[in-house]
Formats: sequence, structure tokens, C-alpha cells
Amino acid sequence: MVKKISLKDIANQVGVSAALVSYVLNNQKEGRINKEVAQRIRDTAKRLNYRTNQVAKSLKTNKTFTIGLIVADISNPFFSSLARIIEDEADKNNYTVIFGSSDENPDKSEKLIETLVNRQVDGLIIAPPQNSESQINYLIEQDIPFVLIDRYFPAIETNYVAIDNYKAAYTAVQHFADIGRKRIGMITYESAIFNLNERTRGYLSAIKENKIPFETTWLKELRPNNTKLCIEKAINELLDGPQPVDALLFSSNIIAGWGLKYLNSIGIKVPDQLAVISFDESEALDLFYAPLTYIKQPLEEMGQAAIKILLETMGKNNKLVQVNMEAGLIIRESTTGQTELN
Amino acid sequence: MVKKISLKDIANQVGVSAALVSYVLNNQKEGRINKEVAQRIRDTAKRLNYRTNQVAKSLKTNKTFTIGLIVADISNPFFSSLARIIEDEADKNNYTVIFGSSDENPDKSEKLIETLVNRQVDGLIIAPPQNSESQINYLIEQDIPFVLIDRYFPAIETNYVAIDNYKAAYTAVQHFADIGRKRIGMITYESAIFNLNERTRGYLSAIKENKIPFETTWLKELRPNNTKLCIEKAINELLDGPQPVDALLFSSNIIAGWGLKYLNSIGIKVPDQLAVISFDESEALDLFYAPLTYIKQPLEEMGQAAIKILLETMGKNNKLVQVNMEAGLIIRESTTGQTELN
DNA sequence: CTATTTTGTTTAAACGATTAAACAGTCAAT
DNA sequence: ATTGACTGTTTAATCGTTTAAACAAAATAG
Repeated sequence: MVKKISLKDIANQVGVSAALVSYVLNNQKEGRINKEVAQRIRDTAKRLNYRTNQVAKSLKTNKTFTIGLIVADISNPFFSSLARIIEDEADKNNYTVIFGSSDENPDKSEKLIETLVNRQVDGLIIAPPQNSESQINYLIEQDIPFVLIDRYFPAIETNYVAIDNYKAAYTAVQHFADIGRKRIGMITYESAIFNLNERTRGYLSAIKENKIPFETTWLKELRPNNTKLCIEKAINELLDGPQPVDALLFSSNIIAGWGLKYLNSIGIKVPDQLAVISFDESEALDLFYAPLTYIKQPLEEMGQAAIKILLETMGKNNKLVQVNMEAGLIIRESTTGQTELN
Repeated sequence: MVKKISLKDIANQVGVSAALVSYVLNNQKEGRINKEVAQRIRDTAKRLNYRTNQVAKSLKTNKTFTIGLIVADISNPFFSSLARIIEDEADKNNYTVIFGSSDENPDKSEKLIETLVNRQVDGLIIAPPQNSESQINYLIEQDIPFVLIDRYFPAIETNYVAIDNYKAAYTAVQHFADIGRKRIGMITYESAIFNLNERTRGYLSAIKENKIPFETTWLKELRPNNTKLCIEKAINELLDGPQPVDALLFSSNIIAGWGLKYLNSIGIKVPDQLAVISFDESEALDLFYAPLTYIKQPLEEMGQAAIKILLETMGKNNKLVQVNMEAGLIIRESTTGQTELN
């Protein structure tokens, strides 16, 4: 590696102290510095192609201008879209983003938090996996600024940005009821994550309030390490028998992806046989022959809010900010359309 | 922020010098340190919950264990999948990843490179936008380890990992020819990026070798800042008139996404009226009513190779490594199936 | 019983920046 | 001529590590 130019190198060239160079390049001590010298310093810096060493600067100033982002999986479009928004917002404020994927695994999440904290990130944005409460409490103890996103733990007082999942699921089921569906299924993950439980709660609550006689077999809770096969099995169980469900809510984009593929392959007619709603958007939902009705999370607003809150928290504005946004229900053919009858 | 524990704090507690603490915690000077003292140091470190300050360590050791990743857009599934693989491989080697999206814009790319270099990343993995040659040359001059991915500049001697785009496009067109298609269109970006040009070259070459009389109107080159509307216009032009194309190659997942949606909406029958192949995979391609034949890039291998080469380069193993992988053609219904006839 | 080696630990400089405080010189006011 | 204020710059400490070199004490050798 070619020798990097330091402040001292510039100082030597110009014949002044490193301190003066620092003052000039940081536009400090404005009026006090000899203009001609300042210009020479700037010229020399440019000529030598000086780049400040952020590591040294961070050590001294105790500020890295880095934000850590921990999501479940950066390759999941939900999280990568969020990541992109966060990246842009961070950039506007001169921060860069280090990311990591926890795979919904608390051990990985813990390791990531540790790595990022050791790297002295100024703050964290985290979509916490289940059973990671202790890590969150650790961050609170250590007074490390952070914002939870997408999920949070109601038992812990933290900043967070999420949607009202109860309401979102409720609205989806209500929509099923409104279009006359009577046997409404849901496929979700068996999980201690609050936001998923809220979805289930919203689902059950809407069924109850619509006076639909609920059957426990309608609710399929998959292991988080779900596979294609689990989803297919769940769908089979929902559709088999004399009383198949006539509506189905997928509680995540991943489940919807596999689920739709399977529905496609077994020739279920959507929406005639089965009305379908999915959480989260994705291009895939558009290309299904009956474009899917889906619950649209306000990603842009969520990402922006997360950064805004994080910056405020880092700036010692220590009040708690908890944001519950409302998701939209984008109604399309999978619940209203007519399947092209042949 | 709660005061962070430093080596010195441990040293004071135990009553030894900071140096000794450093030696112990880094398992250096193995045999030479009094076991009892070493244990006390370790215990105290644990008790005080010491975390090493990576920033300080990096300053001293001139190594950050950080890799910079610059892609066009992290929210594009192609890049986020790649990012995930790179993340995992980096992690295996104890590196973390800082990322940025260039939006195919050389100015953004330059700013990102500068930011990441200032942060003293140990190396970079870059999908360079067009007109960013000077930035790449700068990295070479500065002897900063990097690997290009997905794209590269044939005129510049660099490490890179990419697929043979010429061959991939050629194979796709050959497949069209094999199934008897005679009027084969392509929608791509007008761009100076080598990999896209290679796709075009492969397309043209295959047409020629199959002795298909090429018509220039078959090749649609969109402005990179393409919109939904441009794609729709291009498709209209290809399909309108007395001699519409009977096969169509989309040169990216983004184009395919919009394109398929439009084909869907105007009721084109795939593959009867129009056989379709897309570059890159995505869930969307699976859910199209005729699952798409697509060119599958070996993302896993590409990401792994990129990290491997980068680590070698960082380790001063200065030989040039240029990898051209072969893409696969996954043949499905959009080129072979029968549209369900009604 | 010295001389040498080994063991265990400390000292101090360094990485590259920042920044409070000190300093020297000039200028104006009394 | 003395004082004080201002201008322009340097000195030196510091951030938290690492690590070569120095050092002291104990063990071993001759």
C-alpha cells in the first residue's frame, strides 16, 4: 500500500505545524489564520491528494459517523428496501451504514451487536429477533443509542418504529369478510416476535367480531425455519377436506412467495376458490395472474423516522419515541377480481 | 454515554501496566506471563465487561477488518442477494461490510469510494457504473485492494468476477432459435457498461449465426434512467405492426419486472405469441403465469470468489485474478410451455 | 560466587488526528 | 514607554491501542 499522506506531511511541506494544517482544513479559527498560508496549506493538501484518516479522527473525537444496521436478512426485499432508504437518509446526514443479517437468530444478533459496538458505531437500527431482549437491555445499560424497527418488545421501553400489525391484519380479515368470505385461513410463523403475534391477534379478533365461527385448523403456525414443504403442507391442510378455506392471509412476503407458487402449481383459482392477501409488497405479487391484494408498509416513512429518531437520540435528546404507523391495504384482483373463466 | 472501559481501567484495577493487559487479552507472549496474573486480568476484563475499541486498534495496526461494498442499488434483489453472500463470506473471515449504492452514477460512486477509503476499509468490492474508469485507476495508483464484480473495464487491468455475458445472451438467443423463433427482440439499456454491451453483442452474434435476417428495430436500447413508460413504449413498438417479434430477451431483472407486468396487462400470451427470457432470477419470474426461462448467474460462486480474491490481494498476493463464470439457462414455460388454451 | 539466561513486567513511542493553552510578535492606546 | 489587545502560530496532551525495547528479579550455569 502506497504511503498515505497525513497532516504532518502537509505540515512539513508547507513548513508549519500539523495543528495549523488541521485548523485550516477544518475551517476553524476562521479570521485568525494568514490567508496566504491557509491557501498554501490548501493547495498542498490538494496537490498531495490528502484524505483525512477517519479512523484517527474518530478515535480523537469519539464519533465515527457510522450507523449499524441489523436486519433479519439483507437479501429479503423487505429489508433491502428498508436498507436502501436508511442508507440514503444516513448519507444526507453524512453517516455511512454497516450492516449485518441476524437470520432471526439471537446468537448471531448478539455477535453482530458486539461487533458493531466494538467498532464504535454512533448508533444502531435493529430489527431484533426473538429472545434478544437481553441484548436490547444491554444497549440501554450502556447508553448506546438505538432504534428498533419493524419489531419491538412491548415489555422494554425503547425507541421503535413499526406498523400497527394488529390493525393491519384486522383490516385484511375485515376485507375478506366484506367480500363475503366465511372460512378465513392464515399462515404465519410460530414465534415470540411481538409483531407476528399482533398479526395473529388481529386476525383472530376480526374473525370474532365478524361473528365467524372460528376453526382452529384455519390458523397455521410454521416453525421459523420453515421450508417450502411446510408451507405446502399447511396449504394442503387448509384446502383439503369438505370445508376448505375460501380466503387466506399470508403473514410475510416469504410465505406468500412460496405459497403462491404452490397455489399456482396445484391450479387453485384465485380469487374464486380462494381469496388471498399478503403482508408486504414485492414484485412477485404483481406478476401473479391475479395481482395480489396486500398490506403495504410505509417503508419510506419508517426508514426516515428511524434515522430521524436515532439522530435525535444520539444528540442526547433523550426522550422516548415510539412510532406505530398505519399500513395500507392495497386491494387488487386476488380478493376482488373474477378469475378469467374459461 | 456510559464511560467505556479501556485497557488502562483494567490495568489499574489489577495493578499492572496496560501493556501487560494487552498482551494477555491478545494471547501474546504466551509462556512468559504469570498464570495467576493473567487469570486476574481476564477475570477483571470480564467483570468490567471490557470490549476492545476497534477504532483505536485499527489506528495502531492499520487494519480495520472492514470491507467496502459498492453496488448500483442495494434494494435490487440481484445486488442484495450478492450482498448477503458477501456478508457471510466476509464474516467467516472476521470482516464486516460497509455498503453504498451508486445508482449507476459515477459521481455517487466517486463519493462512496472516497468515503470508504477515508474510513480505511481494507478493501473494496465494486460494481462500477459507467464512466468510473478514473476512480478505478485511482484505486490502482493508491494500491488499494479491490475486486470488481458483475462489471469491469476490459481496458483496465483489474481483478474482477463476472459472468460471460456474451455467451449468456448468445445461449438465450440460440434457445429462441432452437424452438423455432424467427423474430427475436431484445430490450436493454443504452450504456457504456461492458457487461451490457456484451449482452447485446451476444444477441446480435447469435442472430447472425442462425442466419436470421436482423431488423434494427428489434433491439431497443433504453436510457439508463428508464421508466416504466419507456419499457412499455419499447414493447409496443416491438409488438405493433404486421411483423411483431415472436421472442423477447430482457437484459435485466428490472426491465423484466416492468416488462412482464405490461405484457400481463395487455394480454399477450406467453409463450405462444411471445417467448420470453430474462436475465437474472427473481421470485417474480416464478409467479408469472408462464414461469420464466431465465439466465441464472452463479451469485454464490461470484460472491465467494470476490471475497477470496480480495483477501488474497489484501494479503499482498499481487497477481491479477480475472474470473469469467458461466451463467446457466434455466428453461421453463415462457419458452417451451403451451399457454393454457381456453 | 559471579556471569548469564530466563522470567515477568514496565516504559515509552507510535498510529493520525484534535484542541486547549501557551507563546511571540505587532499594533494601538494611554 | 508601558500596557493591553489582537494576530498568527506552535506546543503538547490526548484518544485507546500495540509492541519493541528496557528493566529487574530470579534461576541456572560455570
